[in-house]
Amino acid sequence: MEVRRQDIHNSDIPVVCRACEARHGGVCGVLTPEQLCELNKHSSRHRLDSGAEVIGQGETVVNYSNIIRGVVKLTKVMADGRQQIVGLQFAPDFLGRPFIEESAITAEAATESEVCNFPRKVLDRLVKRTPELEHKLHRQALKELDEARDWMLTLGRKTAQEKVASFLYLIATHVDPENIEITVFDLPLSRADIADFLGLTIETVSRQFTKLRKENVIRIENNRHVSVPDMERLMRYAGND
Amino acid sequence: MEVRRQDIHNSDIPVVCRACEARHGGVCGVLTPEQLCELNKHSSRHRLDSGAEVIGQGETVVNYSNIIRGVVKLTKVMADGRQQIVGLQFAPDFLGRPFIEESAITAEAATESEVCNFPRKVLDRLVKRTPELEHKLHRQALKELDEARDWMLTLGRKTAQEKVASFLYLIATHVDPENIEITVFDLPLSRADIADFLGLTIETVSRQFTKLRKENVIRIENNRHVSVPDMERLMRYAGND
DNA sequence: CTTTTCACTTGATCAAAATCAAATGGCGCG
DNA sequence: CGCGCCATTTGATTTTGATCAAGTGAAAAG
Repeated sequence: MEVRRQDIHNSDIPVVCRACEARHGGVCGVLTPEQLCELNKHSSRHRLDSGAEVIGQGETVVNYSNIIRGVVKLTKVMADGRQQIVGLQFAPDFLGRPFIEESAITAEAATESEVCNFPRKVLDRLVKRTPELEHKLHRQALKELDEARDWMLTLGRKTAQEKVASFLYLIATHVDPENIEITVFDLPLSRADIADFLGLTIETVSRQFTKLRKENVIRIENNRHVSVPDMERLMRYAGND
Repeated sequence: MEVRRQDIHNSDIPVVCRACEARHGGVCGVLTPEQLCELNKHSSRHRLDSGAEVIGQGETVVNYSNIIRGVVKLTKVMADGRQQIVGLQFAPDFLGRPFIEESAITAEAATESEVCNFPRKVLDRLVKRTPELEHKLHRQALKELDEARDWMLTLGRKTAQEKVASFLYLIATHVDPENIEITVFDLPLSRADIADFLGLTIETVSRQFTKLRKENVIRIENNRHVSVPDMERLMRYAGND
């Protein structure tokens, strides 16, 4: 389902932005051509290897980003090394926590990714004079809050099997920005990352994958490639009746 | 530490608002006297018994609220009845999820409380023409998101003991709107609610309370009244080094 | 004053997931 | 091709917290 481009004066828009896959769904979509030009002057696209850190827990935030392609994981670590993924962001999500100096989380690429960085200060300035932009960011924050709360139910009350099924369902409904639900996909996370997302160990995650495979809820090839013959059935396994 | 009232034309402000404990910290604080009057025309204060429901999961949102006094819990339930508290809100928090029709969560008073209700439509209209108001709501959403993510780490990676200690620390730092940290307080939640907040059973919560008491981390009277002789020590038990 | 009720505690046992320990199976590389 | 490296799986055992089952104690009701 292709989204139609609606720009009246496409020529006013920076070249890189014109071709940007993330522009219409992301925060840039609410900017005027002039604002887009201003932001673009200070922005730069970067390719990130899987595992590359965007920002670390406790670091000073100097940049925000838009995710152009790929999946970024947001993690929190305890002093003794225990780790929890507290969010997964997909293109064309905005990446950043407005209005604070120090990042409370680590953000790193879960898959090979591409992001567009721009200085915190430039966007903060833009937000102040563009209510539409703040509205967009507000909506994204609320979406992330809804997702975080959904996940709290999963972390607090679901069994290991339900957690793994919930994760698979989440991925099926989020990996492809074009489609809301797909039945064949590649997992953007390793078993270790999945464990950190679900509050489990990698062994438990692996055993639940095996169990779901043996019960024909999913099919797996090469550890990463998954297909779901019956999405309703997966949802039931996830505890979402 | 009393906050100084800064109104220039106090007489322009509705009488109920003038005396309102929540006004300066809450969303109303960013409104002009005229806007406050408009909102006040449609708003009404209500006392809520402990357990009273503000809105139910799946219901249509017709009102937003400000919490004047008390603690409100936000819960999610699964089809089979398993339940998870996904947020606790304290005075003078705003209560509501802007921009959606149907509530994804249940909100109910955890303690005897007082709220100020106003129609969703009136505030939504006000938000559209008041960037300051949207900014305030945006900040609150981000605060709640930070809290939700902190809690995800607790739910996913902490032991029962650390969870209970984390809960006690959270309460010590949130029950009193005037003070950021107090050492003697009443628990606003029953053991059952604490269990639903921590993703544990009431038996496990009870056992951990007993253990913390025996190790002199806390003192308990009448099940609800808690004192913390050494807050640093409690923090260490909570795993926040 | 006694009884009932309800929230909480305590105890015994069980089960789910963690931990410890190997085995397997690609995949890149000399 | 064979080797070593990782990620993943599988197996055996242990641990943590859940479940099942009584107790306790304080406050409300009779």
